[in-house]
Amino acid sequence: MIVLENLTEMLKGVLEGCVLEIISRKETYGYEITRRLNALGFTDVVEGTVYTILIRLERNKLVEVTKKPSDMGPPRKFFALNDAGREKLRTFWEKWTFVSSRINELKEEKQ
Amino acid sequence: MIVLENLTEMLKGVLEGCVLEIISRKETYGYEITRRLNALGFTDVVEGTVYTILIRLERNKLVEVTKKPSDMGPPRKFFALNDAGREKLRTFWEKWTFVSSRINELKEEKQ
DNA sequence: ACTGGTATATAGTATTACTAAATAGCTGGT
DNA sequence: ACCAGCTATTTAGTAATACTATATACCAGT
Repeated sequence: MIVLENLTEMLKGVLEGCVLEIISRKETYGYEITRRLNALGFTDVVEGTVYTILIRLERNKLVEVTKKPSDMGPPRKFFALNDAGREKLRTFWEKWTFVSSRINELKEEKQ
Repeated sequence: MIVLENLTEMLKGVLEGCVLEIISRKETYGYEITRRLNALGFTDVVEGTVYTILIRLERNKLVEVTKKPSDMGPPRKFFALNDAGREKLRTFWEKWTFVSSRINELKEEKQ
């Protein structure tokens, strides 16, 4: 697998959407979300980045938070989307579809 | 055509690549690049945004600049990619292909 | 006691696109 | 002569977002 570095700028504006999508699948927590993103291919994404996104989601009232004990370490903060979060996710994919199709159009265009 | 607003954050990290691609097709200038992006669907992109990108490209020595008179108004600053610019464009598309495929993978994944 | 994996939090930084305004050349209409 | 409108560039300041780096803490195995 090709490993690309310094994806930072390209991830701006899409990482939050990816986190929303991951949360929408099942209630989950920061550390697990980070591992999921790493497994997806975004190997450089670290916990700190995900936690700031989660705090933002909470501040913007897009998620419900539940603290649960863990056998493996300290308590986990589980996140689940609420209605506003699901709506935000929907518009995220709408924007993504639009933007990515335009960019691919530019890329594929006859020279 | 659906018009989406507030694409700002999603354009971060890709707008520069789009500008590089547009310049790679033919020598061109800021105002024309802006119109090209608007026509592509990025209707909210304004000159100011493109000029800051062009200045950055110049500072990073990715382009060659030529000033030419115009019948339609003030002189135009034409931009052309140099070798470093073409290499930057190549890695941009490599990153784009990687990131967009991962995101689509996340999107399409069986629920 | 120590290491390593699990788990969260946060202060500070860099990058990037946008806002908003100024400047200037050219054309056509009044 | 004046003005509006399109063409064309420049730049100071702002907002948003991901990253760096570090601190804290729980638990298991050695």
